Amino acid sequence: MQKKLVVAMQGVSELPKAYEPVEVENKWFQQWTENGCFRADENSDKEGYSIVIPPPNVTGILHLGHVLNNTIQDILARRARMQGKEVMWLPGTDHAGIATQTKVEKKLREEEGKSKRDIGRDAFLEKVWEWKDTHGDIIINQLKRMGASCDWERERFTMDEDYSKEVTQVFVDLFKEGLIYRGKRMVNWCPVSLTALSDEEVIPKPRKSKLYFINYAYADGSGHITVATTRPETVMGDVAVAVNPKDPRYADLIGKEVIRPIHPAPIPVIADEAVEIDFGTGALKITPAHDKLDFEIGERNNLEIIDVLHPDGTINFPAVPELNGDDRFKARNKAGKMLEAMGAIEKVEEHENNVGFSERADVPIEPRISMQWFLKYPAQEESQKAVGDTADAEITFRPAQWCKTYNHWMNNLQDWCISRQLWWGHQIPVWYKKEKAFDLKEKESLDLSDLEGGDIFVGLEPPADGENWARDPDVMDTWFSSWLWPFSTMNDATQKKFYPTADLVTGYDIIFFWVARMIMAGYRFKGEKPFRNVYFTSLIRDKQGRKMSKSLGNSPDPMDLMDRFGADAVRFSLIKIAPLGGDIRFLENEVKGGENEYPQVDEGRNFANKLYNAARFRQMQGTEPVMLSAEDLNNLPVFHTTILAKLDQLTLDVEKSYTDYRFSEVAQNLYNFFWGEYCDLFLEAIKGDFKKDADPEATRLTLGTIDLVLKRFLAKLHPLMPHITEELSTTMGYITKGFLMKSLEDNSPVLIGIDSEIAVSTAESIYGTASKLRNLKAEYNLVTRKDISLILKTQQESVSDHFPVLGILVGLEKITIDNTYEAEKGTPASATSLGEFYMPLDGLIDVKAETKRLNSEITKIDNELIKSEKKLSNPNFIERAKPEVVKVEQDRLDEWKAKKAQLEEMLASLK
RNA sequence: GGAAGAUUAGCUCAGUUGGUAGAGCAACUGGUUUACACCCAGUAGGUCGGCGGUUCAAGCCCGUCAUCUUCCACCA
Repeated sequence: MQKKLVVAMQGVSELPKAYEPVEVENKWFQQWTENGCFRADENSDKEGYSIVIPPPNVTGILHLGHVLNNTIQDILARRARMQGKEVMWLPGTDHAGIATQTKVEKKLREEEGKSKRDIGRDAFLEKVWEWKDTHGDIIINQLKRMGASCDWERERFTMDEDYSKEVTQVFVDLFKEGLIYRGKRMVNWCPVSLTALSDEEVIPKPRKSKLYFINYAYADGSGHITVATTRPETVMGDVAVAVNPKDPRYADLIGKEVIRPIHPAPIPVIADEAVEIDFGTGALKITPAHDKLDFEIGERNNLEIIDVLHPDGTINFPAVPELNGDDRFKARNKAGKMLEAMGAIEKVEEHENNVGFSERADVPIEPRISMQWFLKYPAQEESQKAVGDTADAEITFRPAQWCKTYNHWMNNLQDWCISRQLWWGHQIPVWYKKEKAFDLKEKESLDLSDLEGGDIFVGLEPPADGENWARDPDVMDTWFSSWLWPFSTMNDATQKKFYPTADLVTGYDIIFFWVARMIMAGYRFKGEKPFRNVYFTSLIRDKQGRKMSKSLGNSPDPMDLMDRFGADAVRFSLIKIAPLGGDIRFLENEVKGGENEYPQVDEGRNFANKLYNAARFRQMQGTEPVMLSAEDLNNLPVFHTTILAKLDQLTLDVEKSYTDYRFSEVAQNLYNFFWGEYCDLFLEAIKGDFKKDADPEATRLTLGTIDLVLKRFLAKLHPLMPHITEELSTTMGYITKGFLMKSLEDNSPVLIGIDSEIAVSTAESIYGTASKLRNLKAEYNLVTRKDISLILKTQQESVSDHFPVLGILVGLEKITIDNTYEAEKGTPASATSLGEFYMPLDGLIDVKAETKRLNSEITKIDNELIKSEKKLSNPNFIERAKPEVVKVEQDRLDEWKAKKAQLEEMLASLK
């Protein structure tokens, strides 16, 4: 690593001018790992700081959201380390019940043509574990590629033996507390995964469908009532027609009977408040087995439940052979036609409504009555009170706006359906007495009292006479294990040091799934919050604003990006564009026949390259770091003092941004300082100090200043771009033993007891003047000319000290101070804070073009003058605005006036 | 139906107690001056979504409308 830059001094041409990140990044990650840099010591005396990673799905692959999310965590962790804290960033993966099981089932079907039932539960689980063993490392290695400084020796998995034991124990405890119960309820059923889902796993999507208006004849033959439904295929399951008791149209009908048109039978017309008068015809067919609202109405009115569907969504109704066995959607059309054929259809309308889709399988869910386990959430009140939008809250949400969302959900908590009809997951620790198992399965609900009766057994281990018991085949919702993540990943000693964790970084899309539930689990099982701060990251969208998703194929592979641009560049780019609050739009320009372009990542890559080249520039002047003494610091040229003052300001700005969790602002500040202040201004100003005839003492002070700035800057940038900063800190000799990542960051001011004000104003005055003189040259198309001589009229004779620098910055032959200079009329001039510069250019001026230019300049100035004068002539402004604001305005006016007078003079001279 | 956020240069976005609008990319002009063409210097481009209000002064505060995004609830 050191060789490369050393070679640089000997022959620049042999050294790549562009930074090549991949090799450097891999090398440092390996070094860090081998030297235990990421390891957390629970016995350390240092203040503890911890983060638990939001565990990615064990079979998942890295997407940009992960990169952003984990970069932020890495920044927090690395920064805490450099502040001298004992840091534990605890990594791991989630077994992701449905997602993983689905993948393995698919593979089994494709490769062996078998279903999981063909091979049985044990054999299938073996396959899943095999899959986990081969694929589980992928995302972990991808996180490592990013440079994530997790304590990888502590990696956990939600199906680890001891973790599973805790999950099971929690189930047992909550059951014994009466919070977990089993009941026959209406749940969201996924007909593809063949399992129940929690409300949170159902995604409503607007869908166009047909609204069938069906006539139900009165039993006495005196007419009919029309109901509107989107689901004619469930007519056989109808047990009533409901109307609103307040609806005058149907008041007379209540209590009458109508005939169900398919599988005919008389059913009652009943009254229920839940029926909307305005929708459809105001009459609703009640199918308690297949709709949540119908189920409730059925319960209120003691109606029968007729289930007409198989679990897989096909019709289960042999009495109607035309439909029996058909898929629900096929049956829907068929039923519509049947009804039409019998003249029962009044009309069919196009209709758009929300249909609940299964999050995983992406098919419409089926409301279905089934026996499931439910949880009444614990510690609700405490958990709700704890979350606040200010820094002094027990748990602080950032951005604060998510508090509202959280509170709204907490105020409307529904019991959590925690059982899943899957095999992959933590199996429900409940056993049923074998001879009674069938009865118990039929029982409407199970709770504590059944435990006392000895018919069921709930415990960590199977009952002693195991052969007489049958275990509940279902497993728990994946989130029922994830909600314990902040503490079940730690043992007692680790918890003592690192619980509660400091920051949780996650997406706002899992605020209900995970964050809220972890808070409740934390209070219930640890008597304490699980984390102090929750930072919700932006979601990353594509160019068109769509969420990145695998099915859309709109997510670039972060691994490709890191191979092309470097992990540091990808990290920096994402951080820089991720605001506190809103989402990110990630740009990707397709290039025909080439690699796609990513303008935002370019910026990060370019920044790394800029940094690398700035370091190369320093190395070309010698490889030994130069230390400045306190005396040196007092005797620096203004440019040097200025850049150090800006460095001190940068420290303050960055610290402030971190306090507010404004990471993009941190990135922005670092970028602007380094590129704008350090490279564009300071380095350009001091280049004269490296010329052959330069004063060695001046060169020494300059090198010392460069080293001071670079050393500090690399440390500041390290959390964002860990690899390149570690590399350069070492090659530059700023870190001679150990690692930058393990060193403490020195945030004390560089300039102590040194008044930098005059230096800064002088330097800025020179930089500002240089910019104006460049403009002047550009106006006359003389940018390339280095042989220009200027005449300066000024009262500040001492500015001549800075002429060499000005000459370098602007590209000038020489500057002469001559206060007696009488400019020939029309001489191009520029008024600057250093004085008036004149650029005599005999015969170089195109009169016509110049006249035009001057006139347009004057018009512009006139507009400004009018604005400014109007403002200053307003007595209210003078009276009420702050004095300094008025002063600024007056100075501005004076400046415009002077400029205008000058331009007019030039114009006059041209004629 | 309820809630949150967004609307600023061609694009992506900054703009934190109200005081003459900024960056990067793209465009245009010029430049291989020995750190960097992944660069440098310069130019152009915006009645800050519309309307109203508060104020001496509004991108910023208030009201209202429009468009977009997301979340929650949901009418079969």
